[in-house]
Amino acid sequence: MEIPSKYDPATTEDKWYAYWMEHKLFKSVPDNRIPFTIVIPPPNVTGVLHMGHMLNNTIQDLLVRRARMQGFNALWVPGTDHASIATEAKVVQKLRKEGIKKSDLSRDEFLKHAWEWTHKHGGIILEQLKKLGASCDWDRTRFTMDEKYYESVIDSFIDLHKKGKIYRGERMINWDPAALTALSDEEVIYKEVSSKLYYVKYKIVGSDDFVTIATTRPETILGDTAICVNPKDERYKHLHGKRAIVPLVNREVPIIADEYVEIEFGTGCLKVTPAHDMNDFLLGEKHQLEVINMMNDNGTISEAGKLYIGMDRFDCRKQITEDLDAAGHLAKTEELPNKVGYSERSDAVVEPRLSLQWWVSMKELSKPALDNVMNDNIRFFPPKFKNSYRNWMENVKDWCISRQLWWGHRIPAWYDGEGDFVVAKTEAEAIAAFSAKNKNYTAADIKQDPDVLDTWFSSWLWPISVFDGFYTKEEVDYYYPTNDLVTAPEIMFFWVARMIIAGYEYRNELPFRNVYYTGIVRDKQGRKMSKSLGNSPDPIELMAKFGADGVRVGMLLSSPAGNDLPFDESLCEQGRNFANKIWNAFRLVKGWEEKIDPALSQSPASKIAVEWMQSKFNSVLKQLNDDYEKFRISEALMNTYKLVWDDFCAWYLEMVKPPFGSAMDKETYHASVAIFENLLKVLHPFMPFLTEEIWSYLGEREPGKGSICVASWPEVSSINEELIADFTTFSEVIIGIRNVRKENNIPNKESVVLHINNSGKNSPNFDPAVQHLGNVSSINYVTDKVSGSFMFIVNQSEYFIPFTENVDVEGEKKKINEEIDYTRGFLKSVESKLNNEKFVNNAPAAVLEGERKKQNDALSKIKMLEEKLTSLN
RNA sequence: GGGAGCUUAGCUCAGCUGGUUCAGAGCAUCUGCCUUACAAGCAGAGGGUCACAGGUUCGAACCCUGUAGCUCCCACCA
Repeated sequence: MEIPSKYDPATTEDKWYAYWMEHKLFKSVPDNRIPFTIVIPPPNVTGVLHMGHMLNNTIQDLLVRRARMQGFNALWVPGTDHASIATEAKVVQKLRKEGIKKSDLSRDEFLKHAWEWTHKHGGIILEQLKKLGASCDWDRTRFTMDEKYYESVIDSFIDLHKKGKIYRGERMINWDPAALTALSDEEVIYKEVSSKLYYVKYKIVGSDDFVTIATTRPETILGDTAICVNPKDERYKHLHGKRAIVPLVNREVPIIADEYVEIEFGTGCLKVTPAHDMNDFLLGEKHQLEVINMMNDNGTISEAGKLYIGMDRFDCRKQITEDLDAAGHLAKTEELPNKVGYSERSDAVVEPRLSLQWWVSMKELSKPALDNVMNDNIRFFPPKFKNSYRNWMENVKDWCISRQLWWGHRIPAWYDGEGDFVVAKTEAEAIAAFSAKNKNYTAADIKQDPDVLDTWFSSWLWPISVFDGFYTKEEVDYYYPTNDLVTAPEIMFFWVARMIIAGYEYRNELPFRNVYYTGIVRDKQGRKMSKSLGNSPDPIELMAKFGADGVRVGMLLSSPAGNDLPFDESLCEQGRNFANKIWNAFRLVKGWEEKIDPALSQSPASKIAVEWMQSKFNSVLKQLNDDYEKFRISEALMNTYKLVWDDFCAWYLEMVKPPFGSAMDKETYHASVAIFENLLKVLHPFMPFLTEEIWSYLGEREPGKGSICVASWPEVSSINEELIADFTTFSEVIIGIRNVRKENNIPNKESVVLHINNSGKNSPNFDPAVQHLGNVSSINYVTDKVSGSFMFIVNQSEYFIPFTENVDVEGEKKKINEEIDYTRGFLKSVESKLNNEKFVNNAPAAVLEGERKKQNDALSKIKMLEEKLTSLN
């Protein structure tokens, strides 16, 4: 079998993904194994893959692949989200380009367009995930508007309504005047803008005096129903109980006092517009103020405003300012840096508005969700996010779930013409429900609520409804609770918290055991990668350039949980280089197969190398398992990287590599293959394609079942710590020899003799390896100095390499003197500690012992060096 | 305004119970090498006032207090 000298990701990756699909290696059905489940955070159905998805899904794939190898019944459920408002906005935009206005379409016509759009763009992102190597069970792909899923959303609405946890109420909400829909608090983005603060004079009734208020929104004076001052404010005490006249509209309003008003801000005097400001609304309730809704849902002035009717709110602001000025009511204007809420989807300035909406009552529902995160039944990685979670959950507000949109799950409520309504699953049931109230209606008498539910009201059921958990028990009982959730901290409240709530409400159990929060992928300048900035590389192109494995490794190299990832292509380059390194190591090992001489027995150097490498592997494997347990993914990768590159390639392979043209013994060959296979296994979650390719070359594999995807994760076996320590000494000796060679221009090709004064620690077991790697012709153990030679010290043993020719003795002396000086300084600091009575009395025995050892070691080292110095003369 | 977190090498980060391998890793940089697996490589080297200032302790990157800077979350002050 011809092995290519270069690894070609493009063809390899497509080949193996097709193979995995063909053999259904990611398929999962309940069986008697322990399940390991991850549900994908469903991307927007019409979205395309961005770098955030890449990071997020690489981590999920890594976790699920490792679990699969560990013998769990591993399942990763893929799917997409209908993303109500986001998708509807895209469809509206697309129709507008075609000259079609949403308002000209019926609901059904619009939904037809929306479904067309969904079918056209839906699932592109899932195809892209396959390029990444995502090991999802694609047969289980779910969409939040699938029939059964849709039904579960409706049923949970009905259920919560029955339990009194969903209610309909008129409240202040964030209104998007462009999309004409209510928004949840989370869908409002506050931006810093420079606005103007207008000082407006109101005449006081029964006096010639004026009171001046400060406002950023002068147009809302049309809805003013009070003036408010702080009761403690001495300047305005005389105004309590008086009345003022709203300019232009000439309405008389009371002057009230409330602590809410800040004395320091503006004039310390506030105009109150209960219909158009959250706080004013609360003030209005408290003081029983009249509520004047002076704005239409599209942001124009309503009839109730009396003036400027039909004018847009921002035009009105301009006009009213001029008119106030003309009438002598505008005292002054100031610049004011201010925060203004914008709709996340339409970017329109959000209008606080009084509106009749559906709500979920959150306080009680949230309790188990809060407790079970705080007590670590559900673990957050990193745990710092528990703080913001608690903060939010303890102050949780009712959730506005109705949206004035068409794309989504339609609210199962029916209204008659008299302001009465029932909640029911179907029209027939609604009619029946009305009959129970002695209202004998036909379908013509009632109308279903036109609104749909907030998109998160469907995705909060995701871990349950992907298994049709509301209707069949078998699957959900097996796979639920899921194991790990990997998501962005931005949607902790939108989604994570609510899934936990739904989990306890409907399963009386947590939805997942661990939540891993990824960071944000940023560019080199620290900006978030986004389509609009155009600073995001195309993941598909990246994978074409560096290979999917290279990109996966690049993404994970520097992304501890919760940390932002400053992405740079050079990371992927490092990933690609790593893949190349592994490929070349493979070529070397595989090449030995035909060099095997059955008669050749294993050399002692190879024997010790194999033993050491096995121990080293196990010791790192133990560390890896611990890293995974703690979700220290980057650490796990780096430990794997060093194990493969440094321990295996740089040391092991060099130790067992036969000289050019020489034969290979079969023991070493087979041991090397076995070690390589174990390395491939721990590499596989990071680099699925490359490892499968090499795996297929390294042994006879049964089709399908022989895939590395289902190979078993190695068990930690015996670790010979002493051997590992001896190896460290060995490697330092080799480095010592290399240094002597380098500093004295002794070429590697020229063999040297090594004398060892073994007064300290040195393992003769490694001597053959020293000879092999250091090109040492012979090793002699001595009991004294060897004059006329270079010396270095490792672990208290002296190593001598006799001078060859033309050696710089003075230079050598100088180096030794420098080392003596350094060691004396070190000794001094150790002794100052040991001479400190308090230290000797207080420090634990082990520490004290350590310091004494340091002292002795330093003393003997100085002695050795001094002797060496005299021997040079 | 309320809350949380961060500051360690040029960059990205480890450093777990205050002491042992406490100043580390990878990348980048520099110096040699195209040495029969690999120049996408090999062999070496340099690089730090652990943000700053105090304190506790025999001993502090680590604990305490203060200062400065950065980040995030919540609230939304007209």
